[in-house]
Amino acid sequence: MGNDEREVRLKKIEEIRKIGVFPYKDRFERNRTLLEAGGLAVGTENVRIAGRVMTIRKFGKLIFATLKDNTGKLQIALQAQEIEAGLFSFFKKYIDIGDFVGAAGSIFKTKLGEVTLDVGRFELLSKALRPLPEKWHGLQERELLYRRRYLDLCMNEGTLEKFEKRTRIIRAMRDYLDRHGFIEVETPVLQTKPSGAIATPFTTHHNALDLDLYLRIAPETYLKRCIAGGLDRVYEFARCFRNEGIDPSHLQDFTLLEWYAAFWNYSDNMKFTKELIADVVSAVNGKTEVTFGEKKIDFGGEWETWSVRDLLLRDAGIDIFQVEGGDERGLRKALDERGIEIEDSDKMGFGPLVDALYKKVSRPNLDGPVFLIHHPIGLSPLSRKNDEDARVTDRFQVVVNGWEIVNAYSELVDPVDQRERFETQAELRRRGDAEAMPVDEDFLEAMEYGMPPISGLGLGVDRFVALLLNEENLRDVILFPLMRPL
RNA sequence: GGGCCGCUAGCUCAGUAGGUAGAGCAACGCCCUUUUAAGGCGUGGGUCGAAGGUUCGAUUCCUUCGCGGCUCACCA
Repeated sequence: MGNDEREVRLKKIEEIRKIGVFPYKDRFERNRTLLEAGGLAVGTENVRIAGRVMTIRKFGKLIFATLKDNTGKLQIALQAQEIEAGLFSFFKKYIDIGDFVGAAGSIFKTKLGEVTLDVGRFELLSKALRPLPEKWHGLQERELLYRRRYLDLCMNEGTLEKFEKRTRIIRAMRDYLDRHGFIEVETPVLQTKPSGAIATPFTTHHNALDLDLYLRIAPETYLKRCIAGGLDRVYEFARCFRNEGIDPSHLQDFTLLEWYAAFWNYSDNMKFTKELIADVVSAVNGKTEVTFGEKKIDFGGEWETWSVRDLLLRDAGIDIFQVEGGDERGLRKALDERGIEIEDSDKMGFGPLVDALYKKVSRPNLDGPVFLIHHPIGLSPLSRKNDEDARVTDRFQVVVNGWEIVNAYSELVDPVDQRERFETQAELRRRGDAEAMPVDEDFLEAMEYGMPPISGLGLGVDRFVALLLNEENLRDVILFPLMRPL
């Protein structure tokens, strides 16, 4: 008979229309959410609720069903003798799991004590064509969770709460910044020069202007222009795009929160960052400690601070500023002597080699939160040189669980120095490094008009959220991760 | 991109030392006024991810491909 559920339901819709009922209503007047209705006293009348039918249990002249809305679930009961004529058999014949219905009636308690709506009238609000996933296990397959997130959200306990929590985290960050005199701005996603980070951009084309454009890899240079214009404290939740590999801790599009404050240096920003994070964590979690897998990570109290140099001295036994010749050749020799292998190390300059070494020997072991400061200058084309030691920049990162959550520095505002750094990058780019930055004349010009001292920061929102949600894969904190089409 | 693993009914999963497949839920029919994983009786539903190969015979073995996950490398 019914060999295809979809066909069966399409036929039901036809029949429903034939008897003069429209299967897709435009509205329903509720006076209670399901959560509210579940808290009402027995005997309360004129309760009007709506929701999705999740389960149905039929007995000849009695039907129980469970409705669900975004506040919770409520059982409804239809009794053949008490409900309006015709409605009982309509429900029995035409209502399926997955349909949306509105119902009106009074509250009673079943023999087993469950608060239930005794339905006097109901309306089909929207008919579903496909069956919902199985009621005990919900949807399990990872691929289906991502491709059909709506089913994950409505079937799997905790998914909805997870995404609501993501929103609360972001709101808590926004609140904190607003309370501290920052204003939120929006800067271009389509840019003519990819800038503000070292990464491979996506390219696209504007037809009307016949112009090749890049999707931004960071909002940085535009936010600094804002500061140049006198917006002393700005931030943006910036969706950024990087045309690189996808893995559990990297997405091709991700949300980067950046903020910039005039007259701050990186040290002011470290203090502010630590306070913001501790505040957000306790606002959302009720305490500063987060459980991540087996680890307990506490964002309260003091955070350890390591310079890149000291950290590598500890973890690799190499003083990066005492290697022979003070350049990449000397560093490579030191690595060889200690048997530390780094792929393609012969193609790297000093800065990238230091970075590769750090990622190999140190970062995976940093559960954090840890401040990592004073990165070598070649790694940070937009950050300010340290006044005491020109080999390093006034930069810091926050590392948690081996993930770089935050990257920040005292911004470079010296246009002459900036031009030199751009030219170094441009040279790398000419030699085929797709990640190196091109010279950004427009940004340089803005800098030449004058910028105050600035400290700016980027925070990986998806990673931060993942930490607070105890999820290891960033795709699990994104509603609709990119999937290859089938 | 490399390595490993997975893909069987709408969903969750069994299974076949190679003889063209099963269960539960969902669906369809019947019985049933207190269930909440309702129950009972009955029925239908699958190109076993795709294509080639080996074989008398492939869902099972081999190869290639697709989609996904984990992992290594690279990037936040």
